[in-house]
Amino acid sequence: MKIVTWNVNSIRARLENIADWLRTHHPDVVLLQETKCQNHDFPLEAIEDCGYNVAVHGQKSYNGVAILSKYRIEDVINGLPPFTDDDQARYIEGVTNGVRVASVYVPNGNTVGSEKYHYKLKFLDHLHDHLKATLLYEEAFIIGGDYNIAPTDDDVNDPAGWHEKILCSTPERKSLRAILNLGYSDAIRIHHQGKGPYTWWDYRSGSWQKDDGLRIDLLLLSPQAVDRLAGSGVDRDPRGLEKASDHAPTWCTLL
DNA sequence: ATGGTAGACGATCTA
Repeated sequence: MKIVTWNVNSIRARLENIADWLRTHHPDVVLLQETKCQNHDFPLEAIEDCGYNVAVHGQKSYNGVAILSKYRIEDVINGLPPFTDDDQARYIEGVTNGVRVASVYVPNGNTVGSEKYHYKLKFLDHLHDHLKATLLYEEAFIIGGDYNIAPTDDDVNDPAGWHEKILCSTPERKSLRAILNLGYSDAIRIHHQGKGPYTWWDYRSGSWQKDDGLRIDLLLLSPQAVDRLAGSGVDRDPRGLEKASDHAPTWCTLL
């Protein structure tokens, strides 16, 4: 069972790229972030034609998350419990093919110390509490998403340039580590040590051409999911295409 | 160069 997380930076602007990728790789589950449209504007039929059921939690212009699955998607939760009335659409959870999955779009935070930064840290606290509670179910649970945090300097091509900047500041990294310390595992780091792989390259300054990337898109696995983990990786290829998202799809496979 | 590029949306905001 292959599960993917991908920040697509607008589902409508990326529809051709995404549909091509789905038809080539046919993953079982795809956790999308930054769909950037209201539910009634989501290109439902085009995705269904690729062979997927869809659960969406969108809003106008910004954010927006979705779950695509070849299997039925049940027990869907829109919004991060218990703050499911948050006006920013950043979390969706459901159960598919016996696996609990979630797609999370953690706030970017703008700059360290800003109002948006404090909102980011608060969101991470809420995420921590929800993932702590859900761990008690003792299920295979995978939380894929754009965490907007590079866990360590190994996840950054240019750590000096990003030192204590947004995505790399110590408080953000501590918040992420607190979630991992609950008992969740960063799937990529089970199979890949050392520098990289990266998942995001800024559109600006030729970051892609210089491979000046960061690994901020993660798949966090409950112990029961790790028991079934077979492999993981990042598919860099879509980042090099015309009309690419600035993020690459990150995947793992379960036995 | 407090720059650079992309998307939504229709002037800026977000990333």
